[in-house]
Amino acid sequence: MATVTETPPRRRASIGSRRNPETEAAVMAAARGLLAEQGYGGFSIEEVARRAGAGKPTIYRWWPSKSDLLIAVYDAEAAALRAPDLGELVRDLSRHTIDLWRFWRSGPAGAALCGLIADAQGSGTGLEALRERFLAERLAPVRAIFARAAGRGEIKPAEVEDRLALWVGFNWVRLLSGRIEDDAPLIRRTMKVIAGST
Amino acid sequence: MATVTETPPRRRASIGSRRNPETEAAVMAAARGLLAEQGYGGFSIEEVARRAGAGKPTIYRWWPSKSDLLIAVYDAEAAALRAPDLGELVRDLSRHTIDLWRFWRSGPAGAALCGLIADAQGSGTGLEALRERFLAERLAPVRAIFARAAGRGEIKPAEVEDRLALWVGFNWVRLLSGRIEDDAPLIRRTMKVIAGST
Amino acid sequence: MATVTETPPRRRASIGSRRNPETEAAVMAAARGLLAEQGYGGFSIEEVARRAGAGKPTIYRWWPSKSDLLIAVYDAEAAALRAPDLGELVRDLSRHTIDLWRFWRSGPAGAALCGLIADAQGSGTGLEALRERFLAERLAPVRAIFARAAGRGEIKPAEVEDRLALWVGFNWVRLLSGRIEDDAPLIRRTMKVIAGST
Amino acid sequence: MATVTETPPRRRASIGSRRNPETEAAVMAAARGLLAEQGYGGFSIEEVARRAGAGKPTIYRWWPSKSDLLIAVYDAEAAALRAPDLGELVRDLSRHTIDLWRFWRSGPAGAALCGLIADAQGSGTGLEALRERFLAERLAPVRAIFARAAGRGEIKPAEVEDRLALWVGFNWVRLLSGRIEDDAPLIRRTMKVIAGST
DNA sequence: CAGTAAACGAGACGGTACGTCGTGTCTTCTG
DNA sequence: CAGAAGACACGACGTACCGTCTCGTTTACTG
Repeated sequence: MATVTETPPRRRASIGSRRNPETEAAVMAAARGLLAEQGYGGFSIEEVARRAGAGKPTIYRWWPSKSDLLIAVYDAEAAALRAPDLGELVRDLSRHTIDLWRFWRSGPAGAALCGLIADAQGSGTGLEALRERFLAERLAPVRAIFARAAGRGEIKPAEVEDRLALWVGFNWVRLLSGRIEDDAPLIRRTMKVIAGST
Repeated sequence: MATVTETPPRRRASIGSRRNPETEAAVMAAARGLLAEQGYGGFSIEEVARRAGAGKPTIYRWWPSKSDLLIAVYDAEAAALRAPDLGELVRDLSRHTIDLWRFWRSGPAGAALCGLIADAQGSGTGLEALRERFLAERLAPVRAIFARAAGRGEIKPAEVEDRLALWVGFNWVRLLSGRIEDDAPLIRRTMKVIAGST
Repeated sequence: MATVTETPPRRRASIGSRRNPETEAAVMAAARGLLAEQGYGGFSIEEVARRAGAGKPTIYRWWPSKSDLLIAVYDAEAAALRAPDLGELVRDLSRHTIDLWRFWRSGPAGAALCGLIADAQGSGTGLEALRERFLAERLAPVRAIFARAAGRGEIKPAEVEDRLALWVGFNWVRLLSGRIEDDAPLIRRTMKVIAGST
Repeated sequence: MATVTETPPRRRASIGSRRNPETEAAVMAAARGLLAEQGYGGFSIEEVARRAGAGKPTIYRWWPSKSDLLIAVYDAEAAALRAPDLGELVRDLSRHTIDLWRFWRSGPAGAALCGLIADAQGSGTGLEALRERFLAERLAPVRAIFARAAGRGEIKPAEVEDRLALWVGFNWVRLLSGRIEDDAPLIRRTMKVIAGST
């Protein structure tokens, strides 16, 4: 019988007492691909490890919980999403929301956030991750949109957080119930309410 | 909170070719208790069956998926929650939101909804359950609040659904990120934005 | 929605305080068919009841254990198998064994006996059924073959049971290990040893 | 019978990327004990896992089917059974058969073989295991007895397999119908027939 | 330049839960 | 009162992941 010389994934050995960037990249790519292809339903550390050709302990070493890995995937993707500055609150929000939904639809990020939220409902550490490492950090660009609007006098400074929460909630409901198809008129109408424009 | 009347040792046989209400009650009580005590994290069909002294197949017969059982728990509890009619949108929304958060905090319903949403992120049937059997039905009382306000001229009829979605989103974010402690001022401020009152 | 009027199996009601022969026939036919088609592996009271359009309790009433039903199937079939009387032990045994293997291969009886034996290994009542209701009764025709041979002086009367046991064992091993394809030479050679012919 | 050294509370972790002999021993001991105490009727992978303090997947990893585990138990025990060489076929067979029945009675091996045969009647893989991994291998010592007899001229070489089959059948019938109590005269008489001695 | 330290893949481990199947008992309703 | 129907508690099935652990190997950094 002929022996198949099969070394496609090529073994990544250790490179000494420090994190191997190749491994990190392979894991991230596997996680990204899995989320993009199968959504959160097919996402498991086990499968990520298989795809990445990595050991589970290696994954747990660098991303101690599933939430950590999901956040990492989201963050890596989010670089592609820039908040606009069009000089007017409703236009900024509408533009950004449309972009955000497209961003969620077109890659692993939407599924990653779904998973992050789902995970938070059953683990404590997941909840902590969602609040402290996702909500607290990733809202900065949108908060800035509201802050600029406050600077222009469109809204009161004290209202920034309240209106921001409304914006987040609107997006979450659509994401979590699977309705983030493009719908500019809906988004625009809703942003007007959030912005408090007549 | 009511005390569960426990009768674990007694075996509930079949009562013929129809659903045994005692079994149904035992399963519901077990599910309720489990959610109230441990939240969605400790919720499993296996444990519900154990607590109820029921067979797993019995549970799967009547509640084919976890989502079905969660919805059943939520619905049973929701009878205790009545939407107010105070004659003014912001007051209605504020009152109802405060009541809703208390309702979520004080029993299994909050955990049930968390679970329902989490479940929807990984199964398809869960998503369908969330959309078709929860969202489509349980929002009727709040929709009625908005509809009455539209009748009074407080908002335009065409805006009902948009503002309703904002209200849902606000509540979901708070629930899913574990922040539904009582906060009347926050709620009141937010309801004003949703209602579009100056 | 149109209602499908589906009554193919036709409902057999009770015919009063006695066994309904239609039901018995339906159950027997279902058991027979199941064994013939799928072997013992696919045989379950549940499936028999489904096929027969009968209630499980009805089956348990008349055939209190799986073994009882298997024996009933075997007995019903065995009427088709007649022990020969060719005037010579080896010829009688060879002929009968060939017939028996064909009988086992061609209908549900082989699978039924397999099931009967398998069942006996895990239940006590099954073992009792095998010994007292199968072994004790169904060997009479073959015992008669040996007895006639003893009458003719081919073997000693005291050897009848010993040689009978050997014959049973030989057939069981072949049946239970799935090797009852036709093999007249093998059978004839073996029967000679059992008969003690030089 | 040896006493099982119980260490249930202690957790056996993995010892790296290879089979843990402690776990293997614990599973084997549990299977052995279960068969010896309750026979095949009480034998289930679930219960073995419980007794061994092992996870079910661990058992399935190393013994993919129930048959595999039963064979492993039988093989481990069978080391204690040596085929005699007394220089004469009937004496060899009688001695070995008496030993074999005692061996079956006094430990888990009898129940293991019962289970192996029962299992084969309903699964295909079980049948394959019985034929290829049990029958084909474990008969070697007895086949050697016959072969030696053929070497001495007691029987013809061509008869070895036929007579071996008779011996196997005799033992199976007694085992499967629960009649392996000591009965030296019966065994001796039967061995004479198998050996073809006058 | 040897020795140490840490990361790596691999994969086994004890678990928990999954959803399905079959068992034998029970009860009600129908004819 | 037999029979169909089917619910019921039980428990086993075989699978999927979980998160932890230990291995043996492979570097790179240290003294």
